[in-house]
Amino acid sequence: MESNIKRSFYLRDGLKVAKDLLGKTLVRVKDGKRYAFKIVETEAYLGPNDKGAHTYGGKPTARTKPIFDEGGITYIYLIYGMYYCLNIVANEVNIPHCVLIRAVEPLDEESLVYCKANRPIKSKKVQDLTNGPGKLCKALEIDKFLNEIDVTKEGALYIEEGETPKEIVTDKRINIDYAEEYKDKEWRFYIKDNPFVSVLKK
DNA sequence: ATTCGGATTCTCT
DNA sequence: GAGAATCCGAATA
Repeated sequence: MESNIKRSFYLRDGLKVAKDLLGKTLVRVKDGKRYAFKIVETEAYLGPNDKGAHTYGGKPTARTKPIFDEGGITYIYLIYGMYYCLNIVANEVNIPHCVLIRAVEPLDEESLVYCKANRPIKSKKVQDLTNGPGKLCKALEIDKFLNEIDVTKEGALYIEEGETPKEIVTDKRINIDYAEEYKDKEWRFYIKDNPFVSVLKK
């Protein structure tokens, strides 16, 4: 499709990319089927200065090297030994910015059913399927095999244009208490009044 | 309604 | 060998 977001979108400051990704469409292709999700919540991680980022200090490691690559690819990692988290790499080569996708919203019935199949839950609330980084990865079958995928091209995982959100809320990031002065940075963005946002402002 | 701890494995020191 | 960008169920009040 021509509606894929082009490379230049990602080659900018991580904060701008995080904010502008809201409302965009995350597409997951599995077994020839296409599932679509709206991105409703993101966080920016701006290495090398950000103490909350994996890239703090600015030296690539075996795990973090995708972040040092050119923007527009995925960075997927395992957290707490149990859950994967999906990030989109931003900015130019050797500028380690990335954007954590914290929550998405299924855009049609088929996508919703797909989530339920991958992630059975007791809750009746549909938003419990994808309102958190670990949850959405499970619901979309995202694991380390989708690491370093180019999201500007059609494939198993990519991003297309979507609707521009009416109102965006800026907030502090979640669960990075160790990041000292950086933990209070308002580098988290979400779409106001969207029920799929993981944690609301206190 | 809110707090608490266990699960589980990869990565870096 | 510690600890992590999380989630969920159980216990408490």
